[in-house]
Amino acid sequence: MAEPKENLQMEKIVSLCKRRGFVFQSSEIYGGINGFWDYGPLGAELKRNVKELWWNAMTRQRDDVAGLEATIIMSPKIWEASGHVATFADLMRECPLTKKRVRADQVEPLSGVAYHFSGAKSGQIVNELNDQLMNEGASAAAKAVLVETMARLKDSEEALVAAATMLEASNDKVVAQWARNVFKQLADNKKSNHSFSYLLLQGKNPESARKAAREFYSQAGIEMPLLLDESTEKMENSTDYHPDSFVHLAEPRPFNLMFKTYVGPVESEDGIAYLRPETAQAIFAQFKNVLETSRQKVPFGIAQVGKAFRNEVTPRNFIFRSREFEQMELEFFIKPDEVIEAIHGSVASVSDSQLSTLNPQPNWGWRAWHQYWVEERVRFYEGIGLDRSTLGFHQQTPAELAHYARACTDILFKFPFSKKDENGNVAGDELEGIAARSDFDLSQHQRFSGKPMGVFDDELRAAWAKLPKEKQDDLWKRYYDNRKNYLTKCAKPDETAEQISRQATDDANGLAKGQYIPHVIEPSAGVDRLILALIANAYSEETKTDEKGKSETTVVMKFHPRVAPVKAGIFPLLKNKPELVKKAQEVRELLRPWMNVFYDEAGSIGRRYARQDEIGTPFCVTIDFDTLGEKPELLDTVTLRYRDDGRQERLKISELRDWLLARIR
RNA sequence: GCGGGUGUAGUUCAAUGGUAGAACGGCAGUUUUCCAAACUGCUCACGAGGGUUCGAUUCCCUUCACCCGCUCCA
Repeated sequence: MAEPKENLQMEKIVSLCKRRGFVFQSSEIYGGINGFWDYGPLGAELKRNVKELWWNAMTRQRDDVAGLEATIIMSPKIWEASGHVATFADLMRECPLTKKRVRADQVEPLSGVAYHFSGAKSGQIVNELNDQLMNEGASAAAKAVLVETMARLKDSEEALVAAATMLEASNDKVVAQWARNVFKQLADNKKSNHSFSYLLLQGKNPESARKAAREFYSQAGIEMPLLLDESTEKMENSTDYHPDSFVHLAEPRPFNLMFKTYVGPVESEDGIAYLRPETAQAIFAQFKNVLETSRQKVPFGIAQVGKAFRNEVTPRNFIFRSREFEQMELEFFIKPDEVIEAIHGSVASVSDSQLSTLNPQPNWGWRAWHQYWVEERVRFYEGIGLDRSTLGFHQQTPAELAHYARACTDILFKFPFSKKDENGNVAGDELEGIAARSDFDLSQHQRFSGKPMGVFDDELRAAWAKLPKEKQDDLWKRYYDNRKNYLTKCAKPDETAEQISRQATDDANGLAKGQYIPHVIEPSAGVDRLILALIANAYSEETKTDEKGKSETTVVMKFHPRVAPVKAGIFPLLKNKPELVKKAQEVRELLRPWMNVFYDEAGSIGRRYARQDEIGTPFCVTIDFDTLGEKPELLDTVTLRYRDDGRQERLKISELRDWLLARIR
């Protein structure tokens, strides 16, 4: 079993993090607090490096992204607009199939016949086994036995067993082997014991109950589910079923994932505020201000790094999911595809092979931008030592996507705790999601704040005027449909269809005037998860055996030099020789303004190397007697030792700084 | 949130109804000319609270934290 080994790996990482000062439990002296972690001296350096590299890559190294640092507590209206208050705050019951939530106290009573199922097992194997016998060179007699049992018994699994029992003793080797296979594979067959219940309204086809149940079990990972123990029960005015999906609701739970506090000295309802559950919304709320002051034009982005808070039901896996965490988010605003088409005649599509060489083009639509950002982000991870092979990708399915999102690609890292699928492959867990969020966010803030969030685009206005009428009509209609679709889905209870149509018409009419609401691509990364990924990725053990046969295992943290908390260790070969110590301290002072270095004179030289290996210091510099001129040609040179292979070379002190800088930047 | 498991130095582990021991680490010193050398000394723990008991780290209860599974989350 690989399971314990993986736990062991995590245990080793957690204990190293504590032992060497990367991560501590928050409030440890008081017994800790669930879901909160502190960064120790080395963890703080590591995290700072990561955030700085991200900030640099996203803002300073680009012309088209501006930075922002917003407050953690914001107007509660922001969270109403974003939908977080509605979905995060009340006692809710969730439909296990559609994941739609309803307020527990507002479930509509329904009457009908409830169809209960106690669970399901996979029918995939049943089909495969059936096909196996029917397609292979089995005798007609054997096939006939199977056909007969299948016809006789309702449960196809039972039928297979019955057939296999009869054919087990067959002289035909293929058939006998098949029978043994049946027993073995059915014993391993995947099963779900979750019960499922569906309320069938009067006059509806019972098949819709079974269809819903099969869908539910498929989602739970049972392929081609065979339903178990169907039973029915008459229901009068039951409030346990979802009014749209008719599926039995899960128990009521508080979905108040936002931390609540009070602004002002009096704890009154008026003063309620929330700690932000994501950093993104501040970017949307400040979109106009940034646009005006940064002199940017769409397409452009706003980047932010900062803390976010979620009252997670179950924080797990060390710092992977905690209640206070840090995000690095970019909101990259782009023109809607209709606008691109109006200006450029068509929307460019980009193949994956082109991405690596292509710079962003003015005629890119949302798909190209989405691909571009996925690629950019992967390159960022590669640049800090996470090889492509350690990453995974997940394209969210339509069912997983938020209703406003058009696509979302998750970048995953294969953590030691990541689960294996049936084939033994590790998909990984999410480091970052890159979502194409349409114009949902800005639209919501426009509606809730009453302030226009659209932009004006000269190029669009000029291009629109030159378009033939039918092209204008075509684009107008598509833009109108998108707007109407959004407005309908997000309608407030008092909004009429007529109002919605009128608003969508206004929005689409804006195109001719050069106005539109930008769409957004959102690469959103978790800092703490990334730190854990870097630590897990860097962790390696080396076992050395000396001449006496005594073997010793040492830990080497193979951080990329860019993220390593300490860039260089600086040692005098011996501490009882004042000239060596003095020279070593000079070297420390030389490097200190440029990078984080660590001076160490305690213990043997080997011990000091080992200590640096364990915290992932990529280079060590040793001042020895040659530095002092014992061999005149080596005067003012030092030993430079590499962490990953112990290799050593001689370097002039005068070249040391630039040599190191070239490798840590 | 439910179920199971675990809490002893910084780490990994012992022992015990009569107040805790090792290894490694850390610190100081002697020594040491390149990969955790050796020697000496020192430092550091029964997660918290309550109960039973003459006495609890040990038994019981509560609580907190961590790990695993489900759930949740993305």
